[in-house]
Amino acid sequence: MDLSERKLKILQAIIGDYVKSAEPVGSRTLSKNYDLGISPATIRNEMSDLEEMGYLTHPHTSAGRVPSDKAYRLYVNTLMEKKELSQEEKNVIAESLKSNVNEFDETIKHAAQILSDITNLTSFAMTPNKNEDVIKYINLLPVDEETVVLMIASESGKISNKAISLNGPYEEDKLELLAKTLTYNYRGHKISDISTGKLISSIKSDVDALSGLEENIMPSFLKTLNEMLNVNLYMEGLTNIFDIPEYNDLKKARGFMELLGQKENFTRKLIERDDGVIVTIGEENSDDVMNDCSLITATYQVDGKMIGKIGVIGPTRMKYGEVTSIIEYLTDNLNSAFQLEGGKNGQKED
Amino acid sequence: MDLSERKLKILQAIIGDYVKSAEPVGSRTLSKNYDLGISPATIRNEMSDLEEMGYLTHPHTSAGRVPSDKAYRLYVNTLMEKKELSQEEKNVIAESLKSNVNEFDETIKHAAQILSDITNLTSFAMTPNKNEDVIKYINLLPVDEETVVLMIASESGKISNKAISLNGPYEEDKLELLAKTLTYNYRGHKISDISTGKLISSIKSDVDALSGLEENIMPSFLKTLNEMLNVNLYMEGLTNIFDIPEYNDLKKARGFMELLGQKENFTRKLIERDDGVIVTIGEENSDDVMNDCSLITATYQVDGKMIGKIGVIGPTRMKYGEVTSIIEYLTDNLNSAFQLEGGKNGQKED
DNA sequence: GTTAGCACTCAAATTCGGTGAGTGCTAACA
DNA sequence: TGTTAGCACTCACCGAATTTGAGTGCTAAC
Repeated sequence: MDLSERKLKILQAIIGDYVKSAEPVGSRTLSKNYDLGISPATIRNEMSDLEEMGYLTHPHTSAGRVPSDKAYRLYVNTLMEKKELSQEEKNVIAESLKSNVNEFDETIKHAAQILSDITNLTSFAMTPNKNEDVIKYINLLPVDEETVVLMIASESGKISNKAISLNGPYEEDKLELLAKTLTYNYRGHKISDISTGKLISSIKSDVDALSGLEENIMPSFLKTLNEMLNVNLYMEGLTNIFDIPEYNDLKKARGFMELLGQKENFTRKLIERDDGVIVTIGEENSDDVMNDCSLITATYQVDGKMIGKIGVIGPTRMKYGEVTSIIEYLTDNLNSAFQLEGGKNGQKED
Repeated sequence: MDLSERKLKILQAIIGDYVKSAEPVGSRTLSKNYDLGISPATIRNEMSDLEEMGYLTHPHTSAGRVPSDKAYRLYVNTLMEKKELSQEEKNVIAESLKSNVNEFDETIKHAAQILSDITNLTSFAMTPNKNEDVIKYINLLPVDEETVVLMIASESGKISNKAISLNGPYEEDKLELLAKTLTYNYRGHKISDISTGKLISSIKSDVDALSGLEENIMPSFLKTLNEMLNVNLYMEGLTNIFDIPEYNDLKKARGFMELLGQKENFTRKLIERDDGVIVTIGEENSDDVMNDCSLITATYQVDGKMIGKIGVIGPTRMKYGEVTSIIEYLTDNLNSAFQLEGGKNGQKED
């Protein structure tokens, strides 16, 4: 059964009021503050229907109605109006992002900061997942008698290095040869393919020829590749939840903190999420501990390829329209900041 | 006026009991559970004296006594017995630290984890302050037509790099020359002296001779040096405070979280702290928001030179003896792990 | 189909007496 | 003079009873 125009209007009013006040909303309040042209009694009848249909719940008999996850879902899908940001807000975002655009991780972190500042929610931003990134060159540089530096550059512009202590002295030309062999063999290959060992065996024999040098270097090489694949997750506005009535209770606040304290876990969940702007509401979240949260994430691109995520987490009672608009504008900005022709993104290893 | 033997005994018993129970301790409990050989009435008299002297306080008339900051200070200075760790605990620490000793930052972070695991408090660990670190060499490596990589190695073994986009093509020999000039000029100088501009002017003329190359590179050079000076702060066990009765109150918990949420601020305070094992109790902490916390920090060394810090923060009611023993053992382990002859600390840039 | 009226419900706030842990004082005792 | 028993007093805490008020659901009339 479809919802009548009037029911939709009432539902929208309830959601609007509840999102603002965090208090269950009653029929009288509704008829007083919203221009619905019907009496509280009629509203009550409609609300009763809406409850039966699963859009509203009742904390207890004598309380007002509260929107259910289903109501929010309907709201996000059809009722919600995206909020056009004011020029001033746009400027704030654009300016803030510009301020340190040449430090990749800094910019990402900063974006999360802006997001939590504007929304007053807890935000997070994930550096790109580099599974598609490809080796550009590999270098081995002498430091002193027993130490060399391994340096790996990827097509995306990321450069990693690691100091390696050898067991004894080495010959510089052997070092150079090894670097060249490695570059020759791995250039153009995906970092993830190499680090998982897929390609190692095929060239092992070539490298073997290079005396014992590789014995010391290969483990560090693989380790460094693995580190290059790591994503960083920055969180901002963690303490914002203390201002949210839903978390005005030690147990809830604790659960929230513990959820976000397990960064690795949370990161994994973010990676698994679909691309684009995704809103998951309450019970829609697979994870039990997030069943009374909503999560909004969006994807940003670097050079139109690698994919990072940014988003917010908060109570299901959330200004969905506003938040998604902000996130969209933010990712648009990130996308253009990290576009190829922008060029100087001067990434740094982590 | 000095405290009588008996007063000391009573005070120690009160502290011991309160640290365990977090409840104000009364005269009856004391005479029952501790073998003091005097009646509750006598204990009351003594407690009354102790209160007058500032060692105890009274939440309200009909409650037991609670130790004051002054009492804890006395305890830490004279009464406290250091707890000798069991062989098992020692093994846990040693094993955990060994597991990834060749990733510097990982080891530090891990140490903080161990600390919070054992103490059930919130812990933190700061990577070394590198103000005394000295340049070892500087290299500039060609990547493609318009990009080079700047690489800076310090005596401590830290290696940083940064990709630099130039405005146009460059000549490789000029690049090499510039790298050599930079190394020649700055080798052996403190990173902090260079990055603050102290030494720049003196060699500017030399570098000027090298065509416009330096215009692009010097800003990145300085920036990278500045980044090399950054310290990282890792925090662990943040949510442990939720288990501590003193923070069983949303306002307190919030204050705590906000205090630690401002990482930069907190880091600065740690850097300012004296070296060695330092305990500051309640009001002794300069910062108002920490007036009902105690902070224990200790210093670890890398190659006997640079200095990092590790410690815990928690309520003033804390097992001082146990915690300081653990921290001491932990820093001992870190010191030997990062000793010169240990050699392979294989540090990585941040 | 809409509305007014009214009985009913129930969370939250308020009040109030009881309970018990603990103190402080006093007077007696060693 | 220091120690102890005794006793009145204090006060946070708990739970029961009461009040308040926002809000519903139902019914009957428009």
